[in-house]
Amino acid sequence: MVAPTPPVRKAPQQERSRLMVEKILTAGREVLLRDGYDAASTNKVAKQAGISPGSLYQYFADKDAVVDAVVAKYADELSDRVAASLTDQLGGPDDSLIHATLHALLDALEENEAFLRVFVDELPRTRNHERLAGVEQRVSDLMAAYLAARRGDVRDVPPSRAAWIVVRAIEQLTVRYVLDRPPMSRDELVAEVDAMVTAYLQS
Amino acid sequence: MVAPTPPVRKAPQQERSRLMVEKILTAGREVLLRDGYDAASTNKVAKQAGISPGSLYQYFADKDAVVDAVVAKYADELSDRVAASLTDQLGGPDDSLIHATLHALLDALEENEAFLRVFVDELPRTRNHERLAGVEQRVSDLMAAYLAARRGDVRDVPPSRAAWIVVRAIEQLTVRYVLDRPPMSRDELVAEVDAMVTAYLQS
Amino acid sequence: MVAPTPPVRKAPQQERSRLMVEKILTAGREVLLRDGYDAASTNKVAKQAGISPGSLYQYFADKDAVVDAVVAKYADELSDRVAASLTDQLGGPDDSLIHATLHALLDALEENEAFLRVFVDELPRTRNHERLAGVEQRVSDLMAAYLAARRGDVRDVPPSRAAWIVVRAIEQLTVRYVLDRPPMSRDELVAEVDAMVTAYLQS
Amino acid sequence: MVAPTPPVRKAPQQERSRLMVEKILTAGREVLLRDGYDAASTNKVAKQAGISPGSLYQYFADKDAVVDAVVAKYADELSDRVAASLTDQLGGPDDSLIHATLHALLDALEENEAFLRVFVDELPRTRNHERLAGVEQRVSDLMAAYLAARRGDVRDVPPSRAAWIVVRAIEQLTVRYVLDRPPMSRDELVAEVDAMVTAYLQS
DNA sequence: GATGAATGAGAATTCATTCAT
DNA sequence: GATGAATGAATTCTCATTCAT
Repeated sequence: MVAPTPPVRKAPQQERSRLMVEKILTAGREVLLRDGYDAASTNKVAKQAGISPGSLYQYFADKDAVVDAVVAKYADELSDRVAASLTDQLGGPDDSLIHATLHALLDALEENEAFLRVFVDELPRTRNHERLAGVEQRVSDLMAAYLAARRGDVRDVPPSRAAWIVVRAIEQLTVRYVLDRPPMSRDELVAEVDAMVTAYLQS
Repeated sequence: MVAPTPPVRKAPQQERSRLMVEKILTAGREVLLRDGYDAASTNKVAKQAGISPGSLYQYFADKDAVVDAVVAKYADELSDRVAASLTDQLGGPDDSLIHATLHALLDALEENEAFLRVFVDELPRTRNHERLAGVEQRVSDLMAAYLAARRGDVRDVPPSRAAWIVVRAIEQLTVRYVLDRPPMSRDELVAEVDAMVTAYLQS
Repeated sequence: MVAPTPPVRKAPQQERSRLMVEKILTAGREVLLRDGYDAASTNKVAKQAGISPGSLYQYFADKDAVVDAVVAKYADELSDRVAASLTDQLGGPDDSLIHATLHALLDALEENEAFLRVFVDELPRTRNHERLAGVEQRVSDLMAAYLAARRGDVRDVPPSRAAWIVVRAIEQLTVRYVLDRPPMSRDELVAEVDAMVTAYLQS
Repeated sequence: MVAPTPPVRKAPQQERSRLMVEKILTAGREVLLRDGYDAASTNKVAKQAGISPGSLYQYFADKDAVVDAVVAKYADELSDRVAASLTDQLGGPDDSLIHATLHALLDALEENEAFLRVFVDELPRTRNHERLAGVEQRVSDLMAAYLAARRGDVRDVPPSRAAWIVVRAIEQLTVRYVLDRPPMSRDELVAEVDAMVTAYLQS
């Protein structure tokens, strides 16, 4: 991995661009958190970012593009963390994979609870459908691979089907746990979800 | 529950009111279906209802109140159907309750697929949070009652906790099945969900 | 001609509408005169009209519709006056028709010199192409009819062709006279244009 | 007219300047033709010219200056051609001067029909008033000189006055012919205009 | 009660122009 | 000189809500 000779003039420009995009995404996130989706506006985001409304449009085609990028950034972080945890567990003992993944997922969700609320409860799902589908697909694929590898030990249905079921169930239960705080502890939730998924896969 | 003596002159007025509210709700539903949430407006709803925008505000405090009421109506219908199915099954054989309820739920969801899409994928969840929570609570309560009655045969956790888990998982899986149409048949979906829930409850 | 029973409630509403449209057109004219076409804006027009920007859009679809209507009003007035003068002269002595019409036209143009300047020199011709074409067509038709009636006495070409030539030449010469004020008196202009048109028609 | 000794180092700079101005004018013309006046912008012109928006402002004070220069270039070309044709005819037989000039003018206009349309129908006349006036003045002067030379044979009014009339009539009729394509052939148009002008001058 | 014209704050977006590099 | 990112005032248009009739 040799660092290539950096282009003389392009590097700082790219750096500036990255900085502006970063500023806008951060500001977008802040505005979404502060004002909610309905009350968010491109001018507010620009003001929060300390730039002019016109500048924002040099980096994003329109309002949706800004929201999409903010959401994408969050979705990617989440996706990365869950995928990493899952991958780490793939070689380990079978009975801890679900357990460990649930904790990793809950960690990630709880760290960003405020934004999760905006993301899940305020944004029309259509706005982030693709991003969410991307996360789900990525995790489903990993899960399906895991199930395929254990074929014979687990429920005899196509791995993709079992993965679809398991991923969506886990997603919903963890997300709603974080956002709705039903009367059970985190460990109790994990115990139940783990029990459900494990029982299902072994049935 | 006996209806109290109705005021002599108020009855026809209440009747008119009911009619207006009905007109507005129907129009609201139509506009949401036709134009989607973003393009819906109070003026469009009023026009569709054949009344003036001003009149709408005699029956609903603001735009949100209209959307809420439209959603509430749909949620109540859904809630009624699922609750009825569940109640019907409570006295029957244990192993068909989940199965029958899943079919009843899928019937109800598929009948209103277009509106379900608006409701779940277009409306910000905040808009219908309470209504949805109401449906979930009602079904959770029934489920918890059922589990309490079978205490001893089923997973040894507080019934309300198992119900919370089961109801949310089923809700998510059936809704996403109808809206996302993953590559499995309805019977295959029911088989998996039934297997998961049953295995969980018996674990 | 019996006046029909006036609709009880519709009349005053129509009256209000007419009033609003009138207010907007007047304000539009004033803003065009004061600020010119480029600096004119819908909000300025609304402010000048003493109404809100939103109200303007109840009567006109967009900015162009307002400008078009202002222009149309002016074009219609002009068209009416010239057509009336021309019609009046059709039965009279041949040698005064051009003369009288030129004076009528110059009267009309000079009375509205300021707006004529906006109309001809500021508005992109595309903006008022249709309106202008309408005026020209109307006058051309009358002129062609006149020439057809005199067939035998006048230049032996299709009347529509001679009319096309004459109308456009007169239009240009009178308009530029009013706007550019070349060093000749009005009577001198009329003498020249009259001479040109008359000589042409008799050639 | 001898070029003064050029400053030793300034020459190549002037050359570069000339090149940049040329690039900008060409780009401006292309953008006006491609996008029309309303959709044209300084940034588009700069991009089309392959320079930066900032550079444009080293050669032109503002947007209007660019448009003016583009228009001026076209007007000068046109002016040159018509003046040349007119000059060529001054020594020839009187009765072919108008005829030949009309053809020369129509040639020039038809060759640039697309830009003529932008120039005449899209650009607010104010934008090109001076340039157009320049063309008209130049041609009028030539025409007046010609008429002065023929004094005695032609209509007895100040030559400048007759020239003003004739030049504006011809301009309008040829331009509208090219842009509006009325139902007559080019030769028919020339015949009529020639007849009108000749008859007028001899009246 | 019903009406619907009027409201007006505010949204997204553009583009001529500047100025630090 | 050249650059082009940044500017920000200004523009068109929307729509939830009000209130005089």
